[in-house]
Amino acid sequence: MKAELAALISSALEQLVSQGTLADVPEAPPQIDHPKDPAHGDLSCNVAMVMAKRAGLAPRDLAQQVIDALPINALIASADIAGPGFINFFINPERHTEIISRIFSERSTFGQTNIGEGRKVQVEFVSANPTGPLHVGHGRGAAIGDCLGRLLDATGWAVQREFYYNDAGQQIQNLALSVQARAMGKSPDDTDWPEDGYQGSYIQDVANAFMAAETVQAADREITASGDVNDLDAIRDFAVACLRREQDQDLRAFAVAFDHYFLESSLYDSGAVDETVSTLVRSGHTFEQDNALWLRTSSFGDDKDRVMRKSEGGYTYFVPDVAYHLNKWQRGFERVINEQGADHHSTITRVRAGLQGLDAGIPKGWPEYVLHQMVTVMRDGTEVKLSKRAGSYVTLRDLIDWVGCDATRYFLVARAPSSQLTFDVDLALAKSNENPVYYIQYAHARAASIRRKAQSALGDGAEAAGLEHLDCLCEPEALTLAITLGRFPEVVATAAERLEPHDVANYLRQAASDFHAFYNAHHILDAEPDIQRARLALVAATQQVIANGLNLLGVSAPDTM
RNA sequence: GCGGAAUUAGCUCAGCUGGAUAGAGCGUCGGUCUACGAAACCGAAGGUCGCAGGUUCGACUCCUGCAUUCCGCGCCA
Repeated sequence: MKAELAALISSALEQLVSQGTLADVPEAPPQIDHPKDPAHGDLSCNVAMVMAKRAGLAPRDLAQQVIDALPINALIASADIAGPGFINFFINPERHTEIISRIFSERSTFGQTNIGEGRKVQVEFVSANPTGPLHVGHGRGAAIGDCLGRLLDATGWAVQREFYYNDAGQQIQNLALSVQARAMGKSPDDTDWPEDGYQGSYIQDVANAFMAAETVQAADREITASGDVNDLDAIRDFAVACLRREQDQDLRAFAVAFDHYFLESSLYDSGAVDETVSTLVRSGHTFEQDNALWLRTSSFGDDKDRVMRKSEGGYTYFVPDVAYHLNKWQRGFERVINEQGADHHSTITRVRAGLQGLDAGIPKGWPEYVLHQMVTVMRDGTEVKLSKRAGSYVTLRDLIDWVGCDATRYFLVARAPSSQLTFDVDLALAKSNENPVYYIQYAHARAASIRRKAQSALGDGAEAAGLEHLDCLCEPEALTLAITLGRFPEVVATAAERLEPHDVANYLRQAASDFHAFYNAHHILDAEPDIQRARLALVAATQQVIANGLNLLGVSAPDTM
């Protein structure tokens, strides 16, 4: 509809050029907006204000000339000039309700577009090291990353979801030592407790399982414990498997699935890390100093150079990161989107610098990053900081246990990633109008309920029959709702383009609100047959759009509550 | 000190990348169920968009400076 109007306006501008009123047509298509105030029409255009200066006309005069030059068409009911020179367009009402027929034919695919044209994109998210349970920050990353995957999928990209984890470094060594210490009956208060050891009570559980020689099955491995407290390698393998399994279970409970798990150790095993280092040395972007090997990251925008190989011989963490991202590039991803906590933002410059240093033709802004800010959890008006299980932080599992998967997902994804998030447990728990999740789900359930009643009273075909009577939908509440439904594909496309899933959450609240308002203003089943069927079609379309939107968030759309 | 993010109603947050009188939910106050789900709806009050400049037809949005908060700043990951 926007595009159609834009074409009409362009044609009017060309007409003015041929009359000599304007010198030339602007290169960009005219900008068209949805006004906030319904009195300002359905769509508005600012072209007269933008062009006024060059045309040597007052904006309002130019606006009038544009309106006069518009071709005859079936789209526009009327056009006004308002404010400093806006042109406000009122669309013929039947154009608003045609969308209902489209929703009927596209069903669960309504809202999808093919902007991505099947090109490959990878979304890497969560990527927690297997040293403890997932915490709320990981939960936010899981919700945002999964939703980004769904959005990119819905806009025609070929999406791979990847989870990267460190299974070989110092943190894993600390984990193994902590489990061993627990297995030997030590506690964090003891003087010989490992330095930087993990203190949560889950370490004791892992130690007990190891000593009992249990077998664990994680997504990508199965390990049976040896029970030998002196075998640190066995303890390490077992502990990693245990915590991987626990993270898998948390993610499954959170309705998040990955296509691929990538192990940091594989980069060492395959020689990719050494190869990356020698490529960087060959490219001339490195130097030796203080018995260490440095990368000149400062020539790629970093504020200082970084050590790649420490004087003791080991690599710093960002070297495998560079090798990892080279691997992603070689796998053919046109785009890679890394979803991470904002506390890791300093790695962005280093990874990109390393990739540039490889001279492999990788674009400067590749990969892309979505960073989320911290999450604090509030309950009973105070901040919750401790989890029994993990010790120092609230876990994702805690949240799911308290408020359920749907509410957890909704709350973690409903705010812009760049905003710090306060998770209000009491609000998420409320089964009332205070809770936006239930508000939206309630709209869906209410629509489903009406359709069940219609089905038993009228049988099949009533909704489809309504498509023949959409001109009966003339009340403001019905038209407002239909217009909102029609915006859905644009909302999905914009959210995917901007990598901001919260747009979808906000849209759903609006759609639910418009539906509730329509419901309260007009009877659906108790109406004249033609009107009844038309309204029923609108209800069915609404249910479909809300279901499609909730699906993008990974939140369920219940028929009854 | 340097870098990143943020600052909008009592609280939690949107604000479509520069548009019209800055919006929503919660909370507060007042109304709506003998009809399809009241987990809903309708209305009211509530603002110096952190501060000060600048850019232009027009700034919450862009630029500069300042203030405050959070996060980073290791030959840790």
